[in-house]
Order: sequence, then C-alpha cells, then structure tokens
Amino acid sequence: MSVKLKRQNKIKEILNNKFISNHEDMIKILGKEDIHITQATLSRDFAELGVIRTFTDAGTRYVLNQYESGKQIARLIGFEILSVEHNESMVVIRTLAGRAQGVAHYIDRLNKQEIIGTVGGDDTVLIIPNSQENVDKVVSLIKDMMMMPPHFKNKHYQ
Amino acid sequence: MSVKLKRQNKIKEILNNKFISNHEDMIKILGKEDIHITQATLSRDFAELGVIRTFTDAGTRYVLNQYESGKQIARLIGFEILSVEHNESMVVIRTLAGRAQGVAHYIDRLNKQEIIGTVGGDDTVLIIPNSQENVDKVVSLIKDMMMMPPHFKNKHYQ
DNA sequence: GATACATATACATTTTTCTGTATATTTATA
DNA sequence: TATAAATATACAGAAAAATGTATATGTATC
Repeated sequence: MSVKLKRQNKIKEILNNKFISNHEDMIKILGKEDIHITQATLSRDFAELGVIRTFTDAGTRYVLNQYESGKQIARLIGFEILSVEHNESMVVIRTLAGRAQGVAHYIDRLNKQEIIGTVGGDDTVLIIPNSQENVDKVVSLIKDMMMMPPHFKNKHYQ
Repeated sequence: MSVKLKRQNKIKEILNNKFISNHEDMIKILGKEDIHITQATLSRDFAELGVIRTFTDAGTRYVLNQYESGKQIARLIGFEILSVEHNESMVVIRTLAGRAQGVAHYIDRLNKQEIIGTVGGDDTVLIIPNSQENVDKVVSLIKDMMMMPPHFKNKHYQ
C-alpha cells in the first residue's frame, strides 16, 4: 500500500509539472522514475485521485480536480467526524480539531436539497436543514456519508 | 472494509454516549448490536481511532481524542495535498478546496522545530520555515508526511 | 513485590485490496 | 459511420490488511 501511495503522489507531482495528454505519456514518465505499471492501473489511479481531462489550446491535458477529489476523501471523512447530534431544528457535527471546514465543504458539495447551508468553525459544523421535518433525514444522510463503502468504480472519472 | 468502517463508527457513537471503562464493556455493547469482535480487535480499533483513557471522578473512561486522531488522518493528509512548492523563503501547499485549514492544523501539530508557523486559507497553506536554509528540509518533511505508511502500531494509544 | 486484572502483540489464517492480462467500451478522426 | 486510438473493466492471481488465538506485557491492588 505504501507503494501505491508513493506512486500516486508521484503521479500528482507529474500532473502538476508536466503536460500529460494520455495514459501512455504518464506511464513512460513513471517508468523513468522506476515506477512500472500498466495502463489499467493508471486508469484506476486517475480515478482514485480524481483526475480530469481538460481541453486547452495545446490539446487535451490531464489535471487534478480540486473539487471532485475522487472517492478517497469520501472514505476518510468518516474519521474526521467524532459525533453527529441534533435538536429540533439543526444538526451539529463535532470533528477532529481543525477539520470542521473541510467537513462542511464536503457536505456542501453533496448538494442535498434537504440542506440549505452549513457553517464550519474549528471543530464544529452546523448544518441547517430546509425544514424541521427533515432533521432526521439530514442526520441519516450524514451517517450514510460516513459509512460510504470505499469500493469505487471508474465511470469516467466521476 | 466496510464492515470495519461501520464497526468503528459504532464504536465512536458508543464512546460518545456511554461511559466505557474497559474493553470488555465495549465488546458487550457491540455484541448487543450484533457486532462480534474479540478484545484484540477492539484494542486495535481504539488505537486506530485515537481513543484515550481519561480519569474522571467516576473512574476510568475511554473517549475519542480530538487532537491525536490516530494514524487514519495521516493517511488522509496525502490525499488532501495537491502540490508542494517553495521559493527562497517559504513553502506553499495547494490542497483540495476547503481543506487547507485541516492540513495547516496537522502540520502545526507535528511541532517541527524547522517550522515557525503556518497559515491556512481555503485551498492554500503557507509554511514559514525558521530559516531560509531550512526550506528544503521543510519540503522533505511535508513529502515524508504525505508518504507516511498507514501501518500503525498500538503503543499505548500513541 | 506477588497476584489478579486489563491491554497489547506475535503469529497464522481469513478477508480484502491491488494489479496485470485480456478484452470491452468509449472517444477521436477520417 | 467505419476505423483507429484511448480508456475502462471483468476476471484471476498476487499482495496487503484485518482478525482471532494464544500469550506477553503492562497496570492496579493487596
């Protein structure tokens, strides 16, 4: 696993510093760094890292997507959350110190109709449901999010 | 893995809502929820979750440690970081949107002598080394941090 | 300090994840 | 839209992680 971790970090570095327009290019560059993988593995790495294709004047370029982080974050977000509680009108999440904004951001991006907004402090996230009736629904949403299975399929870098 | 994830989330919930003073209690409560594990596995779960013992008037109590998050976060950090660059005097980390404060916080807590401070915005962390001479050292530190292997030993919940 | 109680860990096995091969599917180009 | 090029995925084997058993180590109590 540490092998995979190192490889994926190297891939990020290369994406940031070189103009990569297809899998083969990346595989060659990795090869020069003594990292030998097949196109299939790279395809999976791109998916996990949330790599996307952009279309520039100079042609197709693969880059990291700052917003869709792949599913790695989904797997780990549960670890950031310490508790989920609520009263009649809102849901309060306690997180590890310093991680509330990241969690709030992630929840925002779920774009759930039942959530009209979130506020993240240092270790607390406040979630405002769109109605008192939906408080329970929102709690379930959050808990599902925490449990989200790490299995991840490729489906076009989505 | 999803099994482990669910179990660990349940463990967190129980720690938040019950007074757990030893492994056996937790194992029994999990059993009622149809989660059957041995003491050895619980010991490992506690370690991974960063559970600590506190000493209250009512006796020993196991709780989540908001500051020492176990090593799960170490694994997460690498995925949050998109790039690490520097100039003569400082190091700049780009992160996934909304995750810079979490990364900055984590770096702060490494308590490295070579780092005199960090500032986290939304997707950018600025790291101030204690001297221009140490810029490279700090970059290495960050890269090592990203690669940190997820293997984790128990050593008294440290 | 000896004994009992509680927690951590070495080792072997089971389960899950990772990877390559082969191939299907998708995307680009004529 | 036919062909070629590029990427994704099913499947099987390899590698790594998770778990239980047995036991060692650590902690509390007398």
